[in-house]
Amino acid sequence: MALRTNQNESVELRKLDLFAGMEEAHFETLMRGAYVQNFPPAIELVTEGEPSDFLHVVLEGSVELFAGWNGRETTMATVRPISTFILAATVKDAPYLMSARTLEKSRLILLPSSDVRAVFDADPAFARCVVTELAQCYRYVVKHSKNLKLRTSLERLANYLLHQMLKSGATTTFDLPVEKRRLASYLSMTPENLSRAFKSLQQYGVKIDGQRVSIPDDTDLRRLAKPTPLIDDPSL
Amino acid sequence: MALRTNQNESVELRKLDLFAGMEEAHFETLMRGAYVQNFPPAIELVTEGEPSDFLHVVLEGSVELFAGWNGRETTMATVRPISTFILAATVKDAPYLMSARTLEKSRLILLPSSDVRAVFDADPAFARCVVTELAQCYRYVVKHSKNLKLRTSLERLANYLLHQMLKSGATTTFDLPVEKRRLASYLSMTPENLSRAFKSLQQYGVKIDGQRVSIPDDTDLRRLAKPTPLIDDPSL
DNA sequence: CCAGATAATTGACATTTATCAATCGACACG
DNA sequence: CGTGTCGATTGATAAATGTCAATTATCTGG
Repeated sequence: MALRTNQNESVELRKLDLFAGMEEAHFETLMRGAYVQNFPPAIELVTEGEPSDFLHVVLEGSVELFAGWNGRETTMATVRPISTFILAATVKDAPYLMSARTLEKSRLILLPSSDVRAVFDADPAFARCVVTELAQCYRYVVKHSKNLKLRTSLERLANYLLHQMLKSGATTTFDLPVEKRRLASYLSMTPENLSRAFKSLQQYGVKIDGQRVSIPDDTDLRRLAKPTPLIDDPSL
Repeated sequence: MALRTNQNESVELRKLDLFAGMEEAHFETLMRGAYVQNFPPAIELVTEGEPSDFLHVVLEGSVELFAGWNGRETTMATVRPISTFILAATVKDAPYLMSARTLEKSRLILLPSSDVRAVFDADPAFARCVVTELAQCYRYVVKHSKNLKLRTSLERLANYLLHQMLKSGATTTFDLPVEKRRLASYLSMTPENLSRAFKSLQQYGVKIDGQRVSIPDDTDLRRLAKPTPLIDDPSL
């Protein structure tokens, strides 16, 4: 059921980097046209090739960005709260290059693309934020590309695990945040190959049990993965 | 030898989409800090990891964007006149994620990144252009990524050839614009593999002689390549 | 025009990755 | 509490891609 944004949700949104610093009046303009919606899992929110009518913001849950060609499909990214997706299509008023589906029960806000473009032109602070967010997205994809082109699948998995370990507070044990088949697709490998890659990583000190990964000592894994900020640091 | 921009070069630059519509005073601010420079081939202009002091604009020649890791190297893109590169790093004031080198004798203009950011904040029209350019770059990398993840190397080569054919005016014969080893790297394959891929494409009506490619009838090649605007159309 | 350097090609082989089929296991639903 | 569905795993095999070495072709500078 689609609903206009309420007070709470507006406050939530205001915290987003993207909306920081902009004039209240402009923010309200955006909110007036915005819709909040709850979605069940596995709903296709956006289909590649379609016109980009809305900028989407994930408030709760998680959304998978994916793309297909010739019967094949690949995961490009997972979007978690609170972030936007398909900002580039909105800015350029061009068709989506990726599709999006909910991975779980999720709560989104949809901002009409035309409003976003109008406010962009009217509010320099918002313009600054949009450009920063876009630059961030660009650099994310460049890093993903470097990861794919410069590393073997085993190296990609090793770096992914180190990255997840860091994200979950540098503990020795953590859960994979996505299904293995989606992780495989994201890392550009088959589920079978991922399964074998996990086995290979055992000799580097990685223990895996279902979704649970534990890395008591990451020395050997780091030696294999050779992480570098220029690929693996999301803050760069 | 570095030189300030002269009148002719300013006029040249003004034509760039990026600088269209901005106030003359702001444009002149940018030009005042700008340097024009000629470079011989194979000069490394920018090294990944370094701070992004300048926005680069290619006026003549061509520049290769590449990245390395653990002794490996891969070509990410080739930049031809007239376009900018590393805009994202400039905007974010973050380190370069890619290195750049001249492929041939080239003429560039360097704009101090701090000037670009300052003018961005002062000139809404420029801000609009920067954001559009960035969105374009983002979508370019997304398409490159989809290309890599969804297609085999043979399919990538087939689509590359169709694309080049279109760019050179849809004639049946054209020259490869880059060395084969760079093309191989761009398409994420080894030179040996590329060489064999060209041979495989003979049965799809592709003739190759050195740099010269001729495709008298692209019916079979198109059937193999299955080009789609969502990966292969640079205007989207 | 020649000599050296660099790029491209080729063949043999190794490695990586994908595919197919079967099985196992977890989980949701009636 | 089965039972069916779906994801994960495993083994066997095939296909794609990479590596190494040798050769040929092409380019470049004197």
